This record gives sequence, C-alpha cells and structure tokens, in this order.
Amino acid sequence: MTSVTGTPGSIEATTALLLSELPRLEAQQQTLENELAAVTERLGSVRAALTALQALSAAPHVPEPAVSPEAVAESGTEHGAPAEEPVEQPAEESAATAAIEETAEDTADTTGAENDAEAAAGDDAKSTPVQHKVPRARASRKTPAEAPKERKRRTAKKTVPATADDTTADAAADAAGADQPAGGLTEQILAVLAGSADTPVRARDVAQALGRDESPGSINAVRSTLDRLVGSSRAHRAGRGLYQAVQG
DNA sequence: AGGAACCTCGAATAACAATT
DNA sequence: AATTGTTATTCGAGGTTCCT
Repeated sequence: MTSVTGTPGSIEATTALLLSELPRLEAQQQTLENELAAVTERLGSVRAALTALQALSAAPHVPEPAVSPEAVAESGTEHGAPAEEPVEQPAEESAATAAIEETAEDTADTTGAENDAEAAAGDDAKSTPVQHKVPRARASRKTPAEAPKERKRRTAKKTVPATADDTTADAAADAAGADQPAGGLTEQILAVLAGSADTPVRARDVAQALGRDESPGSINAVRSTLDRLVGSSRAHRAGRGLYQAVQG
C-alpha cells in the first residue's frame, strides 16, 4: 500500500527511523493528554471561582469561557472531566478566594499545558487570525434550486477524518516525528501520508501529526506542500481537503 | 413549519518572499 | 533553483436567523 515514491533503501531507513521514534512519541502523547486533563480540571476550578464570586457580588453576568464550548465538550468527553457541568460549589467567600488563589497558582504552573490546550481548542473553534474576509458578493451563492438537496453535515465531514485523526494522525505522528525535521517538510508529509495510507488525512491532521503549530498559516503551508505533492503525483486528493498517499 | 437569505468557516488556489 | 512559508482571494458547504 504505502508505495511512496522512493528507493527501497530509503524506505527501509525511514521505517527504521520511525520505529525508533515510536516509544518516545507515545510517551509524549501521554504527557500531552495528561496536561490537557489538568487544564480541563483547572477550567472547572476557574468557573467555580467565578460563579462563587458572582454569587457574592451579585454581578449581572459571568463572562463566558474563552475556551470554545466545542473544545470544552471535547476535552470533557475525552477525558471524562465534567468541564461543562454546572458548577455547584458553595458560594462561600473563603471557598471562592481559595479557588481563585489555587487557580492563579495552577495557571502559572500549567502555562505550557494551557498553551497546548489553547492551541488545540482555540484552533478547533477557529480563532480566526487576521484574515478579514471582505464581505464578498453573494453572486456565487447558489440558489436553493442549484444547491444540493442533501447537505452533508459539516460535523460529519469533520468527524470522519477526525475519527481517523485519532488513529491515522497518531500513526502519522509516529511516522513523521513530532519535533524535528527528518528531511524536508515534503518528506515528512509523505511519511505522514504513508503512515495512514489507508485513510485520507487533512492538512490539519498532517500539521498536527508533524507537531506543527495549528495556526492557519502553518496548516496552509502543509496544504500548499500537499498540493505540490498532488501536483507532482506523489500524493493524490481523496476528496475535498483530504489527501492520501499514492496507491500502488 | 418550511424556505430563503445571510453568516461563518474550512478548503483551494495563486502569487510572492524567504531560505537553503 | 528548489523548497518552504506567508498572504490574499475565492469557492463550497453547513449553520443560523428571519420571514411568510
């Protein structure tokens, strides 16, 4: 299956390299998951503190979490942390201040993890960067007659690769090496594709698998490279936004 | 309730700049 | 010169809101 163009020797060497990195990457994955769980827990603590304070001061509203509901839900479901649970802590002042202090401390402690979680959550919730889209003319908008009747759910569209994400992206991460370039970006991406040859992957997944920043710019760079690979027949497009290693 | 219009976001594409 | 990164623009599709 994974017939990425290359000499057999280079494939073997790459395979050996990737296998040697496997244990370290798995450990790194575990570490990151633990950090995310810690952040999720902290989030609950922060909310508890805010709620308690609100109860004390009868403030009109509590600012919504900066973390997107999606991300919270995700982290909650994935790690069993009730991040979305309504806070039912006693609204005692001491409790509130204690929670706040604890929160402040842990926030300082988990800055790194927070950043990671933020990167993951914020990106998923699309923390649209600078790209201001000029309200483009609606000329291109399809009339309902033209629009396809069966609207595939965007979520479904995302879940398919996302599900694959857990497996293929992990495998891809294994395949690519998460921290340093083992060859050019093109080769790394090819390795990712080869690592999940059975399942098409998204540019985002590839970027994630490579341990790259999940900023739009970074993903765009991956996408650009993927497009070049497609253009050079070293990869093929399996669908909109989906890339796959060339078969056979 | 159903449909149309609008909004938002991800993806595709192209062009250019920077780096090796 | 090839590779990689960045930016801008456009397109496609799903979600939300509004109107009848």
